[in-house]
Amino acid sequence: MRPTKRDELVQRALQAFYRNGFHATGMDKLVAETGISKTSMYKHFRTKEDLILAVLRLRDEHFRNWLYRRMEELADTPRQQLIAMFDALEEWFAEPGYKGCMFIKASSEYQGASHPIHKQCADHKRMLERHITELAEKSGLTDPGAVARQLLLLKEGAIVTAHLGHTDNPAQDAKAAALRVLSTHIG
Amino acid sequence: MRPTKRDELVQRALQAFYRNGFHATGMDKLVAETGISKTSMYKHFRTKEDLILAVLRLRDEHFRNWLYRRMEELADTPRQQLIAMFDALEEWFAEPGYKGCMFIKASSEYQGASHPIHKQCADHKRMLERHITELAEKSGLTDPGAVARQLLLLKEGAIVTAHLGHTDNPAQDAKAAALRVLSTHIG
DNA sequence: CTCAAAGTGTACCGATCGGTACCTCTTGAG
DNA sequence: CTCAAGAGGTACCGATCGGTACACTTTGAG
Repeated sequence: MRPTKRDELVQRALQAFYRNGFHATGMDKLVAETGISKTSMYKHFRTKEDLILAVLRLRDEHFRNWLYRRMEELADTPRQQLIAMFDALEEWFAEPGYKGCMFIKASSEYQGASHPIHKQCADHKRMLERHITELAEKSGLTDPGAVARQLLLLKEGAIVTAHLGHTDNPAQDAKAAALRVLSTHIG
Repeated sequence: MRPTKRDELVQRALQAFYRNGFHATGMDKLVAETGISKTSMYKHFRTKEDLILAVLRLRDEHFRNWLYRRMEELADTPRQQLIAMFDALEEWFAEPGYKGCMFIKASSEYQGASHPIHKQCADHKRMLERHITELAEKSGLTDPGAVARQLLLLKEGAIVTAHLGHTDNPAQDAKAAALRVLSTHIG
């Protein structure tokens, strides 16, 4: 198993797409920013769309790993981990290059519900929902599914609000709301 | 005051941009979909960006008018109107052509915080926040600002979740969470 | 009727779009 | 050393991008 050029391409393409958007990042710009020749790119991926799908796959893996790990580092019990999600988000929002959620942006540039990119974004959100639901179950909350969906609404809201930048600390606002949601769902 | 061609152009450009995205909608496509000649467009707007700004101005006016009016139609007291926001959102999500929030999409295609389009999107969200804050004040809630921000996080979350389409009824999930938020903020 | 304002049609500009053809250079296993 | 596989370089394809030039038609107020 070699960890080479192809992965490097996907990695750097991720950064370029995240910074500048999908339609706004042409293949020529990708050549300039990654230092990888266009010929090589099209050896690995048949189309730009295929490359984007690979980029989203990588992003999904990185983001979920990061979030789950950070939630576990920040709190011990499942219930506290649910709350800690918003502290993790606050850290993310504070990063210099923060530009919102890659999946929200991808799904809004490729809007068709049947478009492969759109579907892959929905899959990402579904996997998040499953994990949060499991945590809610372990917390012994009444109606874990509903709690998970409500917490994730707060998460998505905080992500886009942090990107718009019209509010000071959306992560802590979301955390406050999450606490109220959880407190009314004690089993 | 004439209500003519220029407004018609902005109106139809709005629909085209909303359906297909900003970068993905070229000026030639706009000519095809609006039936208005490119020459005329560039008589009214110096650049595509200027046209987009006008489109967003119209969208802001339409959306806020619609939401505020619908909230008042659906409920009598300020407090009930805050909750009714989520019923109004549910109606919006159910519309055939629903494709998410135009401002979230615009700000994620024009990401620079100093970009005029991005700033105008932030302004829209600020105006919403002010109105919701006023309603929270009239409701006699403790810390109306915090309540407003939390409700709006739920609103944004519901909007993107409805667009992703991986969850059945995000508006009602948001409403449930909103009820819990409000119930803990009784003055 | 006159005449300027407003709108149209068409052809075009250089730049960039996603994607391909073709040839060279490197590299590592046999 | 040999030679196929992988990567790079360059030039190019037709289409589309945002934007302009210019000549024409419509229209409404004086």
